Amino acid sequence: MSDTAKYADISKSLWLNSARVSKHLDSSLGAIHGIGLTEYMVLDSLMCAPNQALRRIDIAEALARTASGITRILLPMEKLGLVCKDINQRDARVSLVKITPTGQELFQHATTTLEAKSVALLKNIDSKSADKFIALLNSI
Amino acid sequence: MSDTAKYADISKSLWLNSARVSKHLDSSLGAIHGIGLTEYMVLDSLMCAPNQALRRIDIAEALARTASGITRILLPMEKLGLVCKDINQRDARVSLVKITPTGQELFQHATTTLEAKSVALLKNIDSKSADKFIALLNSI
DNA sequence: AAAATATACTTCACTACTCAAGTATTTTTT
DNA sequence: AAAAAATACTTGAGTAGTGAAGTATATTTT
Repeated sequence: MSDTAKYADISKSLWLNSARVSKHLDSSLGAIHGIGLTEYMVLDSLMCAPNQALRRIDIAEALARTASGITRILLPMEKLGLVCKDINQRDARVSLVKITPTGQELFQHATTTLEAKSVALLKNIDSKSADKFIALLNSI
Repeated sequence: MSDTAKYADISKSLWLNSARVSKHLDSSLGAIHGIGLTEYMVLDSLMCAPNQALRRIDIAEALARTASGITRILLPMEKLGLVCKDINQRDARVSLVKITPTGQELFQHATTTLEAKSVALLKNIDSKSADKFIALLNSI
């Protein structure tokens, strides 16, 4: 097989297997914690952020979504009390998003679910291969 | 880092990087050939099939989509003449989908684009690592 | 052979996005 | 300091999917 075809195969397999894994995780998180995978990833990015707050555009960038998509995702999350608005004194255009204690608690539980389901879905990959896999994914 | 956290990281990185890569490919295929990545994958699965025809549920299974989703994707593709219906004599419930010569020609050109863009997107991965990457993805 | 069940779809109502246009505010240019 | 440009968002209209219910046909059970 040519090298170019090989790289196209990675793209195709990435697309397909990501869909399979994401669907499983999304439905597990939804059934058990009432949030989707995208919402989990919002909480995840907030937990990693300094002061656990981010601008909407930063979340968009971190999750490969548009600012518009983030606005829509955050609305129900605010209503559920998982995140709250935090005003930026320096720039009134910015509406910082901060994770609440409720959001943090849900995140901890959801992480346990995500980890357990991931281990189950990726059971054919041993620990050493897993390291290699992460390195390859992060080199994209 | 614990092993379970490592597997969760694979899931998260798979989700994120697949989104990034897929968005690039989708917009390139759209701009140059007028089809999305999902439509490309439909053609791809048909090209690999015996007699280049498949049942709708087989396409759904192959692409990790629902039968309903496949119905909607195929409608514009039939109108464009990329695929056509092929009646199954044995079972009137089945509506086989077959790729047309037009569809095959578009597929060839789109494949060239997909390959070129994939090589560009995955430029940090060398040929040997690419083999390992495919093996890991396919072991999910 | 008739009834019950299963299969292969399609359609409806919904969710999760996207892009383009609009608003408010800030920064840069003149 | 005023005008122009850029930034951070939100809103409206549209696309790509989903799950549940419906239809037609086939298979299995009795």
